[in-house]
Amino acid sequence: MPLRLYNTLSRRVEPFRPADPGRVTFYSCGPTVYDDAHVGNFRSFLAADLLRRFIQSPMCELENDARPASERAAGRRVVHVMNITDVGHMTDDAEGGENGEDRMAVAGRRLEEAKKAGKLPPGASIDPRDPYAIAEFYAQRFLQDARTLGLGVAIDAQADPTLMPRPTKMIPQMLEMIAKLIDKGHAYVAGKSGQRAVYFRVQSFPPYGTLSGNTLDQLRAGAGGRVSDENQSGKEHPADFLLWKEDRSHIMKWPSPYGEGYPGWHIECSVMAANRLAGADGTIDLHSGGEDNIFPHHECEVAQSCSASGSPVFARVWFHARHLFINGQKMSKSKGNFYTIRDLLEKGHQAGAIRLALINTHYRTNADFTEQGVRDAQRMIDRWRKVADAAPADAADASPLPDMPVLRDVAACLSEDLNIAGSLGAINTFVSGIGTPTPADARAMRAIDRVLGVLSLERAATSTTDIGVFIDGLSPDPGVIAKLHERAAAKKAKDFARSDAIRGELSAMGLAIKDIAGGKVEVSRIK
RNA sequence: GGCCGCGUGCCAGAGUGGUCUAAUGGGGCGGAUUGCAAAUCCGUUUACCGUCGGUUCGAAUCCGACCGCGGCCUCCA
Repeated sequence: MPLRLYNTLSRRVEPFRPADPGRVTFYSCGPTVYDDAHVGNFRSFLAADLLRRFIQSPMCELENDARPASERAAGRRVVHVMNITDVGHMTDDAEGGENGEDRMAVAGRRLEEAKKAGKLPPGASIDPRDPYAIAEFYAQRFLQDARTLGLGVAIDAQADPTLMPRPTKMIPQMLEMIAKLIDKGHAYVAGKSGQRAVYFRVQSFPPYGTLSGNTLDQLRAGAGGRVSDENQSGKEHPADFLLWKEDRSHIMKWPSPYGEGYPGWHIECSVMAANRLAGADGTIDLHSGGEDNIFPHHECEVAQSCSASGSPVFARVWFHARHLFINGQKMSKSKGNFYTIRDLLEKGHQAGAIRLALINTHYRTNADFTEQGVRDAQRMIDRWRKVADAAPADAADASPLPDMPVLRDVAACLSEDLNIAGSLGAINTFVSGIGTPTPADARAMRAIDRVLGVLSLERAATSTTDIGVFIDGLSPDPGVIAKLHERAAAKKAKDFARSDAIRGELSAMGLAIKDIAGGKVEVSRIK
């Protein structure tokens, strides 16, 4: 059953037909690194990661894949690129990125306050006034979180950094594309020297609006009251958008033929996709992002990329994940109702469970994220792990997949626009039907996990003493160990009142205990 | 106003014309085990699928209307 995907561009679920079925090109809009990424950001990155892993898997069939079976059995190459936006851009992008304050400047102030309050994370010694340092600081934290959650592109980028490009390193290529757009009449310079701006001429690109379902008329109407006259005055059409802004006072600026300044928000992605991925015809197979990117960001990318390349197509398939809710509420920074990955790890949740909780709702529905959801996910993982661990991971994992119903079922579900819940049902039915797992069961489980990517993630550190097994990254505290010994003695003397009291004391400290084999006690965080 | 999506048990969430008195996970309940817990294992509980109408031999699944909820429409993944 070949893979079908919902394509925002056609608004339909349709067979996925890459230009080269043996090598799929995939661009994902990544984070802007002015703060730590939260679970909502990661939901969309992980949705893209699930898709990428499935396409890579030998379980995934493509309608136009004519490669010989032997080649298909080895899986498929996906060249996946995700940008890390290290240009700040404006807090007030409502007017096309010309007003407000640069996000990096805001982040710098926040860091400076944290520094004064002595709250800067350990090991961080950055200059809050240096926007490049701020961006790099958060970029590194993002990469760390991304790898913790098994984001394939972040793992691959360790060997090939070009897979995660930074706009600040691609300014010349952006200027090149801007010059090309001006040459072809798709862009123009407005304003007088000192405050020049280069705008994309939307009327030069008739399909503008196709992706988002907007029309220029509606946009013109929608612009009413929201766009100041000052910024509009230089534009030929209210929907024209910024490619370059001359601004010598900006905290990140580069020389250009249009004056010293900074690039527009949308040009970065067009350039990075063209540069690292696009074929000679200027097309890529897949492009992903959050639903909020559809308009204006991706609409503008299409306009720029197609106008520059001359191709009617930029990305064949547009893949957009919907937003995540937190405990039933829309996430917002002002409410503060969001978690970072670090928050969750700190609370004792494991990376695999966080990942599963974030991918286990279909990417096109507004999922609700709760800690209970993470706990649910953990229980599934624990059960799966028993199957996967039944045989050692070995070379046999690379041999062709066994023909097992569970693999067919999982593949069939994922092939239908990534029906993850259906796959989980198939996996759980499979797992609960197993008495003693065989090596073939284990291999199947691991093959599935190469797509889901949860079992392979590192578990929080475990440290063991003569009496305690400390999980969830807890370190063996002498006071706790003493209590465990005391409890063991009390139990031996059948002084259960005392042993229960000690459990109560530990519980008050936020620790849960559990008697396990060998007279040891497992100590975990109460979640 | 424009565009898009959703409404299934206590919760999450599959199922897209017949095998659906509807998968799976969680919760609850009962049991095994345990000094007690926790964990684990076994069993079990609960939905005529928003409302009304239509198409059909047959609909949760298709069509229409209505009610309710949500998303995007130049900050945000």
